[in-house]
Amino acid sequence: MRYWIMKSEPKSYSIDDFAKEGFSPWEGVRNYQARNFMMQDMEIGDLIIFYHSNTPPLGAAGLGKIISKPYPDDTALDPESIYYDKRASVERPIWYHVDVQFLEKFPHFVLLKQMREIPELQDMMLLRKGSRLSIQPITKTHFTTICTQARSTTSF
DNA sequence: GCCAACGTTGGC
DNA sequence: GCCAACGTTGGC
Repeated sequence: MRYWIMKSEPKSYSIDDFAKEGFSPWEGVRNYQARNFMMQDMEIGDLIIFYHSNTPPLGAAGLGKIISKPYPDDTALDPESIYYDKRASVERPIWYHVDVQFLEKFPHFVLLKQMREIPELQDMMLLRKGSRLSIQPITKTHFTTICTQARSTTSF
């Protein structure tokens, strides 16, 4: 079983939206590396850190779980969708995604700023300059360290 | 709002 | 297949 960080901009889809819906098809990934993680490396049962990007407070907001195999992202076929890709077709969908189940919202977010100060997290892709990938693999140590920090009373 | 880093596009 | 131009991401 593997662990992942999945980024979402809270202005378009926040941890509260995720909590309310209970699960989400992870639509709109239009980067091949991120897509390939979903298509080739993710397995049902993998756990994810739901990360709020772009809009403060930046940081780990909660947890989710992969609950489907990859399947075509139909938003690529919809001309009305912001994720529309005219190259995609039913026969050749190009873009795939997985479903992710909501597990929990952290009582305290683990802020990006805090992550930069935790030794166990220094080799995370997320902390590297210019790291833009919206889906990133992390180690079990990264995952448990973030969870521990999220539940610690010294957060904030 | 700025801009560095990176991915994609398209002319050659 | 190279690479300059362009667009996007996302922290600051």
